[in-house]
Amino acid sequence: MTEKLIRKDENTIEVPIGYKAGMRVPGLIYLNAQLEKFLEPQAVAQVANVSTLPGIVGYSLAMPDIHTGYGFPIGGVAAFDLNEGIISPGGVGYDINCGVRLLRSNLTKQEVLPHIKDLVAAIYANVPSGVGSKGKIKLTPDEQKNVVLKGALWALEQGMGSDSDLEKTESEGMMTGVDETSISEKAYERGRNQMGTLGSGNHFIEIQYVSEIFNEKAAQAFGLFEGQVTVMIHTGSRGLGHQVCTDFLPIMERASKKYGIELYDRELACAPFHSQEAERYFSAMKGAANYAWANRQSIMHLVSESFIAALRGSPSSIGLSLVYDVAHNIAKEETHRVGKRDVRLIVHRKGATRAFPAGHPELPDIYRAVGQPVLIPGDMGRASFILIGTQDAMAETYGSTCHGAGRLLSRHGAIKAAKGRQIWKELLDAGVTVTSAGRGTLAEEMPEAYKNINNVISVVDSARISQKVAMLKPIGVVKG
DNA sequence: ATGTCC
Repeated sequence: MTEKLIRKDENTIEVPIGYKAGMRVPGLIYLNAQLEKFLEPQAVAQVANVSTLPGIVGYSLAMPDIHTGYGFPIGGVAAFDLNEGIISPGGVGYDINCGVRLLRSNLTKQEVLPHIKDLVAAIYANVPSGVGSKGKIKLTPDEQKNVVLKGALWALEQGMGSDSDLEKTESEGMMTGVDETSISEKAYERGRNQMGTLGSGNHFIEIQYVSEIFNEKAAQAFGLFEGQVTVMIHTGSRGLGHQVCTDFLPIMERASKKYGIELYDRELACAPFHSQEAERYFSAMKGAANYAWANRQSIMHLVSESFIAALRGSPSSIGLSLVYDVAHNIAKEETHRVGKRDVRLIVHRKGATRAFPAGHPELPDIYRAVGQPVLIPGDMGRASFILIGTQDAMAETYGSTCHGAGRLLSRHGAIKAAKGRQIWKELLDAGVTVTSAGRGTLAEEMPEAYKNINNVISVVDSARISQKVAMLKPIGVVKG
């Protein structure tokens, strides 16, 4: 089947119309020859399946960290016309507004290294981790409503953060238009004790340092310098978002039938964007997205307290502040140029990061001259990257780029490969102090379970759908 | 990703 793929240039492969039945537009996968070796036929089939959905515009896109997901591939980007098109929970994923937040500091790697053990322990103690972890923050029903309506602003109102954090958060940490009744009691129940918690799987808090700068002007705008300590927080909407997705899948399946949408895979369940079902899902999705922004804002506060305790420093000497916060599992209404017209689209990014260019009206004043910070985590052993969005991304990918390295081994395969080894010790020997809540998590998440992030970044940088600003290397990790 | 199967 994959022999029907057409290599367009060194960074892109086309999935032609006719690759599978029902395709309305071609697929386009950002991938070089090296990463093509790992391309799963099932993920390609999912790119093709997405292109069968009504109202899809341009291409069914996928980023170089593509792998098989639920219905839509992870690494997938698909934009639909608001009038002709659909919204699909499978195009967002279970972890609604899973995303990444990056903090800068005034500290150097040399200043932090002597305290790294204490620091990792303090963060682990302050931010509950693991499946079903419960936080110190308990939300009353009234507060829950404020969380899903206000997002990061809710956390600020609790004294967790400063006003300037909002402009450094995608969508200012709050999507508007949430009807709080669109979220089920069960979803609220699952979210009640999970504010300020990390979760499990690939979620983490990582202490890093800036190991290399590729773009001085952008690095300066982001407050970054070589040798500086940074903190990356990767988590999402926890049980609340998961339950929202679970709740709406059967509703969307019924809606697909009701509105006569032919599904080439039942996991593509969706509804016309202006239908009652779609409006209800979009509202709940936005509420879950707001929960995730409140969560990352709360965790940032807990991390700040951990630095103060472990380093016995003052807030101003430590100087932890927000660089930016991106969502990589979300659907958003955006304006894009299609042909010669500006049109409103519903852009699904599932394991893909928004990458808006310099000058874009949605960027905050402080970053408008350089472009949106794009935050791409790698794995625990290698590196993570900061990039900026570009005009080419606007023209080709609805302002989107990759979201991570992408798995190489299955979870099971990773556990098998780690048998008899001490992954924590291997990482410590490589200069990374790591603590994990789950026994298996460390094995599932070990560096060799992931593709080399450098290959993925090299594709998006050379295809110019985002441009490298800095590389970050880990020195301490808290895993779920 | 996820009270990793109500």
